[in-house]
Amino acid sequence: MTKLFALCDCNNFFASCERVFDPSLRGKPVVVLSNNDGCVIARSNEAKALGIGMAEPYFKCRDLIEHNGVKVYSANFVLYGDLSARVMSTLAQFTPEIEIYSIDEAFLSLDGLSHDPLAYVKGIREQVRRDTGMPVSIGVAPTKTLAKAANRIAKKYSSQGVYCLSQQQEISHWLEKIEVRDIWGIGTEKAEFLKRHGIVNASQLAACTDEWIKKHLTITTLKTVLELRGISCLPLEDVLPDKKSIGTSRTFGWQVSALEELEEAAAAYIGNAAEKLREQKSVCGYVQVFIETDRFKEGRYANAAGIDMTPPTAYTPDLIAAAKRLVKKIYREGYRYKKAGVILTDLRPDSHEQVFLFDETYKGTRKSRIMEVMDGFNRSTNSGKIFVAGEGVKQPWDMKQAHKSMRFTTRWDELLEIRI
DNA sequence: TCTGGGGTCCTAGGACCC
DNA sequence: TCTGGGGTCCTAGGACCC
Repeated sequence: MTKLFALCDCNNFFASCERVFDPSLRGKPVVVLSNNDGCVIARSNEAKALGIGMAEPYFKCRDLIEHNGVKVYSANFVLYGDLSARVMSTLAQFTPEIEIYSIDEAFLSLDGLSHDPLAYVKGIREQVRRDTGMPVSIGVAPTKTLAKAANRIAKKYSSQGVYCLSQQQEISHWLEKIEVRDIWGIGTEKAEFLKRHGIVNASQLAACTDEWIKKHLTITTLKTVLELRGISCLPLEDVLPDKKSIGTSRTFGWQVSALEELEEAAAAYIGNAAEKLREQKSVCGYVQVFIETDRFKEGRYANAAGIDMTPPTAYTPDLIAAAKRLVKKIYREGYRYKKAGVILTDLRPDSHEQVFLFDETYKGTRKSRIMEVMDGFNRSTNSGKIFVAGEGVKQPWDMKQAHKSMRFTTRWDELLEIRI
């Protein structure tokens, strides 16, 4: 049986999220900024048409934005995460074989579909729109890589927002039009390399021999090539694997020089990362911390350090203590730091821990029960009100977010108000 | 003045062992 | 003076994705 994948992708996702809660934004240019109001990370079609680039620094396009009355939003990831979950649960009503690929994309398996796939995905698209207000595009093809391509075609050329790429002749026709750089899995470096060898479109890449690809590129690229030829190599991954690392990092709203403030930031990031760690029922065996000064300025200082956690743990205070020691180790006086982060790695399930001879383990201990109470309270009240004191209360280093919308769907005190 | 964050996978090279 | 070679594991760094 031939395989069939659908890729459903939300159009301009973060910008569309803002629009769901403010219909007056329809037809108007909208952009969403990254944390710290640094770069543009989402643009409505109208904003794209004005020439505002993806990932363009805000300060560079500010004049253009103000001159054209573009609505600007600071990133509101709580809101976007909640809307994403609603979109995904609507999609899941159509098939259990769904892979949530990113916050705004999901692959669906259409294997064994008896009727016209195009009509089917049109129905999905309408249902998502009805249930969530989110506009999506859907591409259908026999491999994930081709479904990605079909999705691009749907976005660019189809008034219906759906496209099915399944006939060989049609596939060949489109592959010639798709630039190598636009293929899923081919980045700038590989595209440049291929260009030097005269390969500029997907059709030419698909025609390369396996040997040549293996010799000059990677096994991953070979899979991409096979997928372009219609041979499915990337299966639908419908069970979400546990994360192998969990990190939290931020650019500061202001430059930070004091050791104490860096320690406090690291503690707060640990608090955030450790909560995710416990959510996937894991413990962490290695903690890393990094700090760096402004990467766009001269005299840059950046350093990182890590330490084993024995026994592996998910207890925030112990992880914070480790992180603070690491910050002290790499901190150098006289620099103005712009960014810091923590990464938890060597993750394993909290259930099969090895028994350490002299140390207490994590699960079932007083420490794990304290964390359960804290997480339970924070989850049920959705407040994050209980946290470890070392994370700081004022957080003077916290990021700038001058244009943030409300958390309409997750906070009672920020419900959407309608005045009649 | 102002330039994001969170992941995965692959590779190269060094350490180490036999 | 002569001074192996192969395998594995680990880490750092890069490429790529959204």
